[in-house]
Amino acid sequence: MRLLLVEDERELADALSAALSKHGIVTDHTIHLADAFELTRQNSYDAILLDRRLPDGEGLTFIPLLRRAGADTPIIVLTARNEPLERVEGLDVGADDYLGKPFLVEELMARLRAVLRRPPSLTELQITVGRMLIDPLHLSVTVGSIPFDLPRRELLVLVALAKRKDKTVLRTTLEAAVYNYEEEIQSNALDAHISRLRKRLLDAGAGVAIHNIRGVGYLLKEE
Amino acid sequence: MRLLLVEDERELADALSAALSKHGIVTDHTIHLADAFELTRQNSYDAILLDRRLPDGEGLTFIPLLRRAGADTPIIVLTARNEPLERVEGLDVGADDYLGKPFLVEELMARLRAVLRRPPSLTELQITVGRMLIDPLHLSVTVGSIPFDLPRRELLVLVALAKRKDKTVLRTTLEAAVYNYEEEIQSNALDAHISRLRKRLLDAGAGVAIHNIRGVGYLLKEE
DNA sequence: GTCTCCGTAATGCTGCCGCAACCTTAGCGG
DNA sequence: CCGCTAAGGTTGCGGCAGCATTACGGAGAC
Repeated sequence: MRLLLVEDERELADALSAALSKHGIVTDHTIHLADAFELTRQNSYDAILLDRRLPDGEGLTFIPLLRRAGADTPIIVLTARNEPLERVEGLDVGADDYLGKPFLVEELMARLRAVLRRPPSLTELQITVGRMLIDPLHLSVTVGSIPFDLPRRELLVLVALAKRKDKTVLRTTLEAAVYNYEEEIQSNALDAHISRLRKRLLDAGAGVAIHNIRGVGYLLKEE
Repeated sequence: MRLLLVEDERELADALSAALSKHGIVTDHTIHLADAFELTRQNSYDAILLDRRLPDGEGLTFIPLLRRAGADTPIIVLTARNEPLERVEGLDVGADDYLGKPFLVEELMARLRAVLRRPPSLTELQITVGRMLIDPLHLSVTVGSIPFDLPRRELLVLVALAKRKDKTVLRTTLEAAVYNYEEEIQSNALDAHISRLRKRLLDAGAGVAIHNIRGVGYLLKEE
């Protein structure tokens, strides 16, 4: 196993490298972001450990750079900047985990193992259908780069359909996506949402259509 | 997006459910581990939020149970037991993340998104015959990557045949696949469906043919 | 208060599907 | 090779299940 460690505190870096090597992990170490990017191009790492405050900038900027280059290498951010909102920031630019300093090497190892258990591939963060752009994780929708707000239930229907665009989505699947097991439905509430959603999509010129497959379910398609 | 929340503090659970629902997340809630396991068998969750101290035992014991049952649903442990070594324990039995109480909902959301970016490698069961791609679970069919929707009964016939492609399917088997025990048939309705299905397959250029085995049943083959 | 969301129910419509009548084909005996 | 029989194939038709739409009222947010 081979890691890239991007960290400017020499002492910590050395100690960490030594500790990891006892677990059979080979570590490449660099201080600068620029070097880090170069190293990822030349080598293939199983994971990357990333500090935030670095001599040549904010470590987090490295993540979108790497992702855009097509790399899905797991990234764990290691930093003293450990406020909850800072953690949110780090995770939302694409980090897989976020660990505040100081930490136990044992915890880092455990988080590494957890991250490496997951398959390497990344889901599409955005789905495009017609003139719509859908982010299923943030549940945001834009039509032609204009934000497109819709009621919660309609939004859930749309996202569920978009995740399987051009494929049928069973009626039961849609119901499961929109209601929990306590919320009983005794009417055609789902149909009503579909109807209202259709109208909104039409008005917004979203360039998509929701088709019904009688007795089976629905299907989202470009027009 | 649908979550299972296993948590015994009613107040926290309600507050969390409400907060998550504002983020468009549908939550099923239970207090007991036994119920939790049952719910995972009946529903398909995008992720599970798990407390440790529960009335019927240590929450962590749920994880190996679930994993052994073949589910790779992401699990985030939410607990007041937040010592580093307790975190290691949680992660190493198979949790994907570990968040100490109290926490910001925003952080939970960010960690959820991080975990969901790496989708469980679901072995999507698909059957290919001729130019057709058939997904028997979602009941969806495509011909040359173009969605091919057909009436429910014909769809059921096709899927039943595809599941045993190149092998004969008994007439009675087909009837069982298409009709439930309440729906009696007193005519050649099945033959009619086969006929209409054949026409549609031909028109769509599906590259398959339904053969009849006289007195026995039918058989789906590539042309 | 005002506004939006959402479940309910009434209404109208669409097209699936069971039926049955009729046609085609396979299998077999002479 | 012919013709009979039974199984399978095709097609039009009518009934009705399932879907679409919309108005209404309650509930909750601000």
